[in-house]
Amino acid sequence: MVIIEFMKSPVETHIKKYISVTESEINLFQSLLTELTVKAKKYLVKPGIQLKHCYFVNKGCLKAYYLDKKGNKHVIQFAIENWWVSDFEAFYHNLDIKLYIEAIEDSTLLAINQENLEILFTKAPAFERYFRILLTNAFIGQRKRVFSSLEKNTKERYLEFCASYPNIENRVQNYHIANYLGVSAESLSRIRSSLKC
Amino acid sequence: MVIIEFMKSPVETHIKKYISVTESEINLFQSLLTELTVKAKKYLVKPGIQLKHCYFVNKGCLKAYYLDKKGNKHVIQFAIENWWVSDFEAFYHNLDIKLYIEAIEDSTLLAINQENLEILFTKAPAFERYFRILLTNAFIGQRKRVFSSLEKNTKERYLEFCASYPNIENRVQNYHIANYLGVSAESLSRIRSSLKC
DNA sequence: CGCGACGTTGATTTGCCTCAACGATTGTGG
DNA sequence: CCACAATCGTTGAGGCAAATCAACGTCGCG
Repeated sequence: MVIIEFMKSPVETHIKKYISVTESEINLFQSLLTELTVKAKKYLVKPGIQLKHCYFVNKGCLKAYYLDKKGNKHVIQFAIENWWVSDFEAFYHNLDIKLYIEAIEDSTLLAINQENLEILFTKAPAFERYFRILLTNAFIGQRKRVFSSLEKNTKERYLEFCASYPNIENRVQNYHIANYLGVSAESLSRIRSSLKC
Repeated sequence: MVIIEFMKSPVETHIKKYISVTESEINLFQSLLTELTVKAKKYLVKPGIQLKHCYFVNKGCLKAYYLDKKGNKHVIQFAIENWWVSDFEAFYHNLDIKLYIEAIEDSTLLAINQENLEILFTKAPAFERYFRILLTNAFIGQRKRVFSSLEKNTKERYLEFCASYPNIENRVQNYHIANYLGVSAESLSRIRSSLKC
């Protein structure tokens, strides 16, 4: 029993936090996944390629960002262990942005494509609930980020960011975080040094 | 035939832009609505009161805003003729914000409460589609606004705002628009005067 | 070793906020 | 109908946070 607990994959543990599923449903889900690895600085997604997968991070760290018309990077989200990463909002409409998903560390991922996702939903509807909850949380997170940028100064937002991604300030380069917060790398550097005192 | 066209209510015209419905479905919908008026500067929604309705603007203009912890107003949306106004995001979760909906002009509205909305969805499922489309558009609009605030300066965002709400800069006071854009009324005033040249 | 990537620090500029004053308009009560 | 207050937009002055531009140090890697 204990051994079986240890054998659970991270994604199975994650799913069971949100929904109840039978062993056969989990097995179906596992059979629809493919595993892949991405080396640091390589891209999982680039513009022009239709995004057809959702990815679950088993190990590693990635960032999803887009380039605006002026060429500035804006990091939409980071993805570390036990995060799903995809262009969830693209489920609704494509907003004509150039989306990139780039590995920051060597990463191993699980992928499920859209057809398999449909199969999963048909045969195991509990997963509809799982993904709906994740999507809803993504929207709420986005909402919070909007409010946060309206209400708080950069230092407060940096501390909030560190709290929401545990220990990430030691895994990810400074300038990635600056892109996420929407400030220059120099400004964030000054904020960090003011916090050390 | 022409006369019947003229007799269509604004909300009926709006619905038929998005979905196909029968006359009896429209009649059911109309029977579930109640009409109300709100005088300028009066509130349709205030914190503490559970939001149980969706409102369609027949005539007039309102704004939905919240107060942050520092007491600053942030206008989420304006609602003019043919707009629905409600806390759509509250369908997902309540984010513990203090929401106000205030009439800027004397306004006449149609209201539908949650129970009637459920009845409508059960008896006329096409309306599920109608409201899903509206909700999706609201999310996309929010997304665009986030990107806009990251990419553009205040002048560009003011012009974008004027383009998205036709002629609104002549209907709504300066400081309401400033609250929407997240700048001070003085700054917006200076931007406006720079545009006149 | 030499190069590139990254973080830090300084100097300067810029956009916006805040505070303050003032004019124009509107609403209200005597 | 007038006097007064309240509301709103505009303009100026001062200050601050962050952007920009630039220089420099450090680290890791081919």
